[in-house]
Amino acid sequence: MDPLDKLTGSRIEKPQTAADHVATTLREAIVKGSVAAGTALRQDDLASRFSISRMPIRDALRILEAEGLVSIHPTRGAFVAKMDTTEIREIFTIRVLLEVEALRLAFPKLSRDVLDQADHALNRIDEERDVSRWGILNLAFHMALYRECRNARLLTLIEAQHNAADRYVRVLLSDAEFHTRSDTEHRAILNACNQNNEALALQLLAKHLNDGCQKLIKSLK
Amino acid sequence: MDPLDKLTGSRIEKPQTAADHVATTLREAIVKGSVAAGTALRQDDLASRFSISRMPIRDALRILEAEGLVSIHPTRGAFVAKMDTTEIREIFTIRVLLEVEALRLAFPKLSRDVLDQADHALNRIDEERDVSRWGILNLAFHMALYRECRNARLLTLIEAQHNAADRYVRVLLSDAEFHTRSDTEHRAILNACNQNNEALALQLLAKHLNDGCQKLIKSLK
DNA sequence: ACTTGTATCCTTGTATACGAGTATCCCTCG
DNA sequence: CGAGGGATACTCGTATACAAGGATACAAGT
Repeated sequence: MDPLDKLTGSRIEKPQTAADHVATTLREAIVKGSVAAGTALRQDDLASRFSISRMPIRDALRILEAEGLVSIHPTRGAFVAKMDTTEIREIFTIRVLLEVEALRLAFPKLSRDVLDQADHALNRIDEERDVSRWGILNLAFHMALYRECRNARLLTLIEAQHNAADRYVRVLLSDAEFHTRSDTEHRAILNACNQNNEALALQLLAKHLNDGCQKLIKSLK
Repeated sequence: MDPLDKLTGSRIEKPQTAADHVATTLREAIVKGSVAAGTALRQDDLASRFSISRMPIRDALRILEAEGLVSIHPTRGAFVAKMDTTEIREIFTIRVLLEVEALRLAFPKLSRDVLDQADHALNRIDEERDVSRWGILNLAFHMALYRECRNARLLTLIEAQHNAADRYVRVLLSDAEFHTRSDTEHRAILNACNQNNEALALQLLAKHLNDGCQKLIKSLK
């Protein structure tokens, strides 16, 4: 086998298109909470703000719609997806399902390397003062544990659901108690992995997600 | 609260846009197998075939990309997603997960009405001579059992994964033995539901999906 | 003969322009 | 004074047009 295959295989370079740029920027803004749920996203308004035409904007909105962050009504426009407890419950039901399975599949393959990556992500959360970056680091921690499940499709779904949930979670981050408890739970999960205790790790992960869901719902009413 | 909200809420009428039309047509063609996996989907080629411009085509391709039926490489174009055993395994792992959970959630709420709908779908499969319609009817049977899970997001994911799998399943339909066995398994699941035997129904469903996956993989090599 | 450079073509990404549908506001009528 | 109807403005969906990037074929040099 050609030794260069590793390079081409691992790094599938996708030329960053304008639509992608808009999508990531908008995604961050929505997840971050800087645009309220229900806000109308006018195409030519966005176009002028980004100093581009409406076409890439349309593409970006379609991308975000697929991720569940915005909903598009033909002839009426795009809106930041609503924030209701029903959807939160739906998302977290799915997340528990997907993520527990991902960890279960990945567990036998967990190496020192990925566990270190997960640990590194947790440490960076502690050091990070910019609240808006916690979401990404949180995702990095979880994904590090799941990556070895060797199911690209599953990982894609998990990431999408995580993003959909993250903008809700955001409102809790100012709550210091929530943050420290989340950190404690993260480290407990990682410990279970280090001790090769699969059943415990899965149970802790499910509890971690369910608790977050309950906390979130409580904070919204 | 306005009593009319119920109407507007339940029936969200989406004016069928050209992009949607193209998406459904293309989806059927891909699932049906009339366009081979890996085929390049040229935008202006499709545009001339549908006698419209490239813009709705682009939108349609994005929709299908989100469903996992095509993959888009910037500056290179869109291609019908590849058909390999790896992806089949990935899809069915996810399907088992999602569908078993959906049935579990729906089980306590299963009514005579929905069970009749499921039964009706099975009878229509037997009567249907047009092989290309079996996929839709098969989906109808499964979705009837899951609908009452009351998780719209979960149902959307299930439908997407089903579509992604269906075009592989298609190659097996000519196999009469596969078809009769699938029918037997379907009726067994429905029976378990009718007898209110949840554990059995879930087990049969998981087996039904896993067996289909194995059969599929075997037929491809 | 194989590699490398180049020119052409092809395809996509983006911009601008136009038509259609919807919502809003105001005017008129009861 | 309130309700209904019509005109206007706004927004989206679609078409056409242009620009940029990559792929391919061919030619030249080693």
